[in-house]
Amino acid sequence: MPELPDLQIFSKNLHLALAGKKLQRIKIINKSKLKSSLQKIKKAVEGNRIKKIYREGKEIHFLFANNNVLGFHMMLRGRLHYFDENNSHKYTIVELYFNEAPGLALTDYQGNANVTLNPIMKDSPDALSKEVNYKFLKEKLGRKATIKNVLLDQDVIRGIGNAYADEILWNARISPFSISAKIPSAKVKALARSIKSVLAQAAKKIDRAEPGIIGGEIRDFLDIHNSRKKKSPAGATIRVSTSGSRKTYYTNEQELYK
DNA sequence: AGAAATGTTGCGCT
DNA sequence: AAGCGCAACATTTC
Repeated sequence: MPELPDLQIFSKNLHLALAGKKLQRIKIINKSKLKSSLQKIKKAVEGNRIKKIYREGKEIHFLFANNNVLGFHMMLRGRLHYFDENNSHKYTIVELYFNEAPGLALTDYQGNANVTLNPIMKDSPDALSKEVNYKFLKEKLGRKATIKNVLLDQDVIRGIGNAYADEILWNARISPFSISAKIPSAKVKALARSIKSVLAQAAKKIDRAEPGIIGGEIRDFLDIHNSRKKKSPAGATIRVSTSGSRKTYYTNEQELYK
């Protein structure tokens, strides 16, 4: 559910709420979702203060004073909630209990969200990092895969998901079905700009729409990947192509390179 | 009430 | 062989 702009804002808000707080206890409800052993996780983080909370690709990382990192991956349906003794959630994976701060729960009714101690990051750059520029894209796009699939490939760039891939490609006016290697240089430059601007502006909108947000979704402002909209801001009819249960939204304003 | 939503993995096809 | 695309996972929300 959450994509890069959502996670960017969630992690910022979590940092504001929880940095400096001591983790009293981590309660594991669904052990099968731990990518590291329960004992190791408890030993590594319980009793430690949180130094920083930030986003890495599609994960949220909790950095502790002893330099251990706890990584949460929401997958499709993971969600964060603050809780107290008066509310409980179904489908909880872990609960974090703090001194002088509300507890934080990670839930997922689909059961795919997961927790890793000191996650090993892929060496592909984050979508918002400086490394993702024209030169980088030019090199990485030299292949036959469609441009949308390359943008979604976390081994190329970390952080772009299905909905924002469509938004970015419309912004750059490139058809999602274009063969990556066939996209001309001028368009690759446009794409580099669109990646940054679409993601950064979306994060701002989410931040403004709901200050303090740490879960859920706000996507009414998406221009193209939005089932409630029929026309692009430029006036073209939005088309939908389905593959399995996921959809690609696009318009004929986007150039197809084959 | 029923369609739509999301990321990653593994498998099959080229 | 390597690269590419697609289906499946499960349940809630609109």
